[in-house]
Amino acid sequence: MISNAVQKTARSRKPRGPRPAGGRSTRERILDAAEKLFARKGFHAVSVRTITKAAGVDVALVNYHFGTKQALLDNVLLRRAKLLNDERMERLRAAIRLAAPESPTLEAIIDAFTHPLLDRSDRGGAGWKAYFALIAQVNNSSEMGGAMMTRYFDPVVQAFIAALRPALPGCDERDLYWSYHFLSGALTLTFAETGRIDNLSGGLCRSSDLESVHERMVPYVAAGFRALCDRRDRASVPPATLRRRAAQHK
Amino acid sequence: MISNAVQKTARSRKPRGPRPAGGRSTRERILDAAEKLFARKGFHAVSVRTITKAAGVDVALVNYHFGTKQALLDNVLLRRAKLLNDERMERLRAAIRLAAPESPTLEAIIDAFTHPLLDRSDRGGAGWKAYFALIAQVNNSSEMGGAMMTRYFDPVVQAFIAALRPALPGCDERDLYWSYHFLSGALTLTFAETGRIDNLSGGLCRSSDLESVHERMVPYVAAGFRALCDRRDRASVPPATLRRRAAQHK
DNA sequence: GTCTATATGGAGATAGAC
DNA sequence: GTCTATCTCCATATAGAC
Repeated sequence: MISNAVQKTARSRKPRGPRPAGGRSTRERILDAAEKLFARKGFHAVSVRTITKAAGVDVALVNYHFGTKQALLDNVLLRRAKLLNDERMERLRAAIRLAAPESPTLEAIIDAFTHPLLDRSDRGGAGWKAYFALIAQVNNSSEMGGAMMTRYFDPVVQAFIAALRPALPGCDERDLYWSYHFLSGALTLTFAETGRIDNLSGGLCRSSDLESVHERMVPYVAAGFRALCDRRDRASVPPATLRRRAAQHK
Repeated sequence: MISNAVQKTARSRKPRGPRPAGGRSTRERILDAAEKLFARKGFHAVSVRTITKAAGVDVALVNYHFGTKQALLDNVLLRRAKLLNDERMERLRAAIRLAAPESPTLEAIIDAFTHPLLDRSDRGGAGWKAYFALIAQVNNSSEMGGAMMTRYFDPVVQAFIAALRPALPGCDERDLYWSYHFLSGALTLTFAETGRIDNLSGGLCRSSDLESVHERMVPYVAAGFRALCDRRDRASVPPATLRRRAAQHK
């Protein structure tokens, strides 16, 4: 009995002190594990115990490094948002520089906005893949989608929309925002990589084939923007809607 | 002490037996409460205790009527999917009848697909609103998006895509599926009504303004489909991609 | 069909030793 | 900065009385 207990203690004893400098820090290990598990199962479906076990660290360290589980999520989202926003702003500026003094094409602007995301999800490794799958869930969450996406991505999106205005002269502001909204939905559903399109197409298309997505998303979205901004006749709008709108605007 | 206990028991005693025929059944009360709470907070964030309390019924009745919490979710999703699928198939058939012997226009097909959803979310009451917000989360869930959307909506989506083929003659099958994917993302993000576009636009657009969405979604999506299916030159595709694709297809 | 009562396990968070 | 140990509360699910 005693020797068993001693063995067990000896086996379960782990080295104290900070981890070797070669590996990731505890903080990063927790962030990595949380990112992966939140993305796979959803924030509420994962416990901090599961996260710390996957990270190979003690449960209490989430409290020490982040305070609460919610703060851990915030830090997961923030970590890569910074890198992403910097790269996208740089790409947008480059596109503007390249086209100056004209406006860049619609396609060039959309590419600057979407390519950094699809490219990192595709080739940035498992961490980036998980991050974007998590973004898909957050964006579509009634509970926190509005606040969190605004918090982490607003400056970039505002810059993107500002760049679109000269590319779509005369476009109604509301058409611009709604067009962006459709882009956002199409993009984030792509990140989720649910396998839905694989089922639907009998294997002809694959959720994970992000190169196919990017190649198609730019012309699809650009055509959508143009269709909304260029429409002059409202032939496809039902008469009832026209009457209602006329009444609202008096 | 004794009189207190008796009072408490007397106050907490509820009428036995089935509820009056005028109101909703217990089963429906649970489904309604679950639908609303799942939509607002997410499946894993809501306990069956919270659901049954909101429904005004006993905790154990979830087990009696549905078995498990997961089965409760399945029943929530299934309940309205049936109604929805029937209406959408009927609308699609009507559009085809109306245009015969020609194919309906792209716009007419997309309208048959999206209008029943946006209209019910807009004017169907709180239950429908919650249902669609839940669909937005499920569709974007890495965990269950692929399986569940396939399970509840595949026949309608397959019929929709079949109707699109003659409206887009010569369109590559993959372009068709990816175009549908973009539509799905744009549509379900709309259902989430996160308030994101309200923030972004400074109040100019409102997430809840589904009439504005529908009016714009049809031309936006139609233009996207056409842009993908019509593209002959691949000028916007980087040379590296063309080389890779050529190599894959040998 | 509905209720009481409970089995069984896990959750988030933290105090305090090291 | 990390670990042990524990507090407090809540989760899903079900057995059995009515």
